[in-house]
Amino acid sequence: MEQSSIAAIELEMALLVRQLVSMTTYKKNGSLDRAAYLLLHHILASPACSVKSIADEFHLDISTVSRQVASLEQRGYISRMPDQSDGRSYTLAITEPGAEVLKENQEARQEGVRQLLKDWEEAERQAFGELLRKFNTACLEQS
Amino acid sequence: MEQSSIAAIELEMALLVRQLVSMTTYKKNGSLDRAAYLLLHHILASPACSVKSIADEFHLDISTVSRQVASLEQRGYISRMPDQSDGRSYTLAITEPGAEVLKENQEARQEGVRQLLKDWEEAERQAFGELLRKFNTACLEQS
DNA sequence: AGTATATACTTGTATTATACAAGTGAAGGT
DNA sequence: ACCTTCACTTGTATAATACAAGTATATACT
Repeated sequence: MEQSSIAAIELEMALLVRQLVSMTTYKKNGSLDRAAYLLLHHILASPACSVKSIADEFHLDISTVSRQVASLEQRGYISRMPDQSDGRSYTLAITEPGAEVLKENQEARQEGVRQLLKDWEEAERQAFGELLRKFNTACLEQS
Repeated sequence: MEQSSIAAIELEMALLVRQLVSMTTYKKNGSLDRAAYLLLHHILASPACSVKSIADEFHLDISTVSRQVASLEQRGYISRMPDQSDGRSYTLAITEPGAEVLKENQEARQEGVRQLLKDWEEAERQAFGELLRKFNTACLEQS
């Protein structure tokens, strides 16, 4: 029945969020916090992004992104250039040190996941990755 | 290759935690916060649990659980009885109102998930639920 | 039995990541 | 030219966690 699969997903999601928050916030994997990591990842992938465009994409409050961007800039991991066509906005870009620290963190995090899933079948890992992507997409589309 | 599935899971997990935090913390589904919900769930399922046993089970700090338990007790959702065999400890149990509010919240949350996944194949939902459970188990076992 | 150590819990304080509200200055429509 | 909307910043609040210190009970050792 649909009933039981929904119930299982709902409960496991509640458990998962707690574990992930605990793992990524209080017992860090690398030097970047969760928000900084995702932000760098996105800025690397999106050449001409702004505070607003990031907030829209991730459904975060613009003030939240503003602070995260300020923090990354202060650490020298991104640069901001005044937007030519709009004096209110900035164009964000990752810097050389930013790209390096992102890569280091990415590797540390991936190593963590690799350890966690070392006994899984590769087919399970693939299926899990795809389902997670699909779930994330559904979350973003819904709101 | 293992490489790409690990990378996909790692990235999607980072995205997921943000979305789940946002959904369950700032735009609530029901009257119980995330911690209270999981706690009630656990207390219902585990007859004779204590602050310590819960902290161990979830790998949380005992002070965190202590506050969450105090909050639930204050709202009348659980009761605590002095442990017969250990004067330092209490036995926790869910109350009638606690069971009710848990059920309401559970239904609201499940309805949210149902909406989110309404276009999925039932087989996908089942697979996802099972993989999530397996992942959560792996997280708990690792630490 | 008495004392020292370990344990269960509480309380104080800090941190992280978020939201909402208010403020500033630039853009754009009429 | 003025009013409104928009991009961004800053102030403040909140939730959920951790760590550290304190209290009272339990256990172990001599």
